[in-house]
Amino acid sequence: MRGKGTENGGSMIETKEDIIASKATIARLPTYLRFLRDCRKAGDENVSSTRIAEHLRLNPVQVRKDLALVSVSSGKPRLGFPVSELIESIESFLGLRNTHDAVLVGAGHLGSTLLLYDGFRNYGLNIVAAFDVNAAAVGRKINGISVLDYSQFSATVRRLNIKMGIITVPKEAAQKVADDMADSGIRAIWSFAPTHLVLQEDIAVKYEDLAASLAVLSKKLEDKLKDGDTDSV
Amino acid sequence: MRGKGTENGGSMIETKEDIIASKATIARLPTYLRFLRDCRKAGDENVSSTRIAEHLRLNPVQVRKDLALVSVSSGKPRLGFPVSELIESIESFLGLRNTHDAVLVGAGHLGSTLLLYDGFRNYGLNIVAAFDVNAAAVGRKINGISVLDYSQFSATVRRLNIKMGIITVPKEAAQKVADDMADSGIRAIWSFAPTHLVLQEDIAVKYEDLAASLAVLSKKLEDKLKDGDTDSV
DNA sequence: TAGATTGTTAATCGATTAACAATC
DNA sequence: TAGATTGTTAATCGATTAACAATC
Repeated sequence: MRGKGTENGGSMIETKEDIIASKATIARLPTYLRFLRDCRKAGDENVSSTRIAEHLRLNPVQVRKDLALVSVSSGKPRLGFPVSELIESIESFLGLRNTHDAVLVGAGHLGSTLLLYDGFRNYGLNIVAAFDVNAAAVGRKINGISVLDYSQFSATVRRLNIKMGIITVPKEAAQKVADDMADSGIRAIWSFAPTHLVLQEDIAVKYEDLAASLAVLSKKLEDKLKDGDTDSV
Repeated sequence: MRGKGTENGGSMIETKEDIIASKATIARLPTYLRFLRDCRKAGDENVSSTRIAEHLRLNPVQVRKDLALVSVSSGKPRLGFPVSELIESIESFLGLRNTHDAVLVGAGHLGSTLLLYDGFRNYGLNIVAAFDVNAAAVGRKINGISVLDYSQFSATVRRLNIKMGIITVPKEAAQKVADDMADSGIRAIWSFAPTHLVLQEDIAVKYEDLAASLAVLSKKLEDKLKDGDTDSV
């Protein structure tokens, strides 16, 4: 009944946040989470790794291993895993149960789109302010979030002790913004700018590289079309 | 001087499109490409794998292996690789030199943002039309691209022989759109809808899963903050 | 020439899959 | 009970890194 880490006195709530999961596992967890939320919505109380694997086209053993890593309670033969508990386990593991305050820099089309999207709340994201250098954008409110002048960026971030920043500026401005973020105490950056950022190792960066995704898809399509040719001839 | 595949009679232009590269390699190539384009802009004629690796924080051997896989000409000791040739090699390999016509479904905020972004042209993407079910959106032109009624989707895609589709509809509508795309002959889908799509294996799908990215970043941040604690105590 | 950089072979590392006993 | 499903150990697969001779 007890967790393994007896040295870890801290929290009373049983979680497995300290377990080390591979990058690949961490990337799969949100996908499981989404499916599990759908299952819960559909009224399912239990779900088997087999079913998850079939739906997501993964290997069932892989799913089981991933789940075993993060799940507080283990699955039951014939039944599978309790859906709600599993959701809680994954959410805790990924840190989604703690709300993360964040700021966004660059209130253009993409930035505004992100501000307007409320779905990130399900993932613990709370954007408290946006910034822009463009006088036309400054002073507006988008989805209840104020767009402030970029000159106030550093002071605001420090005052509110913000740890997460979102970059939606043109690529030319991205490195400067990233540097300012790092200087202001931000520890995690979600960058939509199509450029590689040079930062200290202690800053976590996640690139949302649309051009790279597109390139990968283009490659797949080229290969498909080529295969298709050989098949049909 | 000749390519290895003597059986592949086809094209006269020397490329390595038929080589099999790992998923990991393919994902890194667009990153190299971006850096190389910057180098070319800066006037560099040659660039070494070491320099690329340093900038992107990768292992130089890994970079060299990736480049060796796709590059037509090999690098020269002391000099490195010729920038322009390398750019061409990567572009050819990824199929970016062929323009891909595409259609977009869902002309909301996100869809409009994508329509307004011209940077994808550098990656061979040409969005020829957008579709929406919302009468308010239909008939508009965004960045020169007409938003058509979704009832015309299938006929239009077939007529223009479109092979690539972009999904920017709410998640509830995504599966239906994906099915329609598959039925209309589309072979590659770029989905921004936060849901897993169930499709035949012969359709290439690339998910742009913002929530999943966010979850990964949240996890990194949680870990950083935890590490930070232990360090400072 | 000397030395930076290349390409390749071998070693290591990590992740996935297969096999199978345990169990509800 | 029978059988679906679990968790785990071992085997396989793939990708990264280390070592080093070749070369401009």
